[in-house]
Amino acid sequence: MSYWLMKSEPEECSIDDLARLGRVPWTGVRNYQARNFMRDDFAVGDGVLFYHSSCPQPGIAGLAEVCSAAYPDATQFDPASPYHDPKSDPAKPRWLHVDVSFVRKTRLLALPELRQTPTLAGMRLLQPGNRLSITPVTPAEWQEILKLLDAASPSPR
DNA sequence: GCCAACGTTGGC
DNA sequence: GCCAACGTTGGC
Repeated sequence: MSYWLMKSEPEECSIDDLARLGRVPWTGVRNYQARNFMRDDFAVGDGVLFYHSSCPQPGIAGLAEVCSAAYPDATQFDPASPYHDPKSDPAKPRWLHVDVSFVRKTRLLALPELRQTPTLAGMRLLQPGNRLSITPVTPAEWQEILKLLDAASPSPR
C-alpha cells in the first residue's frame, strides 16, 4: 500500500466534483514521470491526497483512493480535446491513467501550513522547483497529514 | 548525444 | 501578469 499526492485544478475537478461523481478518470497527465508512477507504482487501494492547485488557496482539500489499474487515456486520441497528442500511436498509447474514488472532504490544509510543519519538510511537493502533478507521499507524511487534518485550523494572527 | 530555444507549471 | 524551475523538442 502506497500513498500519493495528486494535483487537480479545482476549476476543472474540485474535491466537491469528486464527491458528487464518486469516481473520476484521472485524464490529461502528459508528463512521463507522473505517468510512470501511475503505470508502475500505483495499486488499487492506494491512498491519495487530493490537492487543489492553480487557485486562490492551494492545498490539500480531501482524501481519495486509487480504484483502477492504469489504462490508456482516451483524450490523447481526441482531436477536440486539449489533451490531444497527435504523436501517440493508438496501437501503442503513450499516455495512461487510473481512476480515483472519493473518500472524504477535509478542511483545507493550505500550502503555507504544510510549509510550516517541520515533519513535512521532506515532502516531495514542497521541494523547490517541484512541478510534478503526482508525487509520492511516505507513510510517515501520510500519518502526519491525517493528524493535521483532524486538528483544528491554525488561528490567524 | 549535446544543448539552445521554447513551452508549461504553479505559486505569488 | 510575473517569473523561476524544469521538461521537451529539434537542429546539428
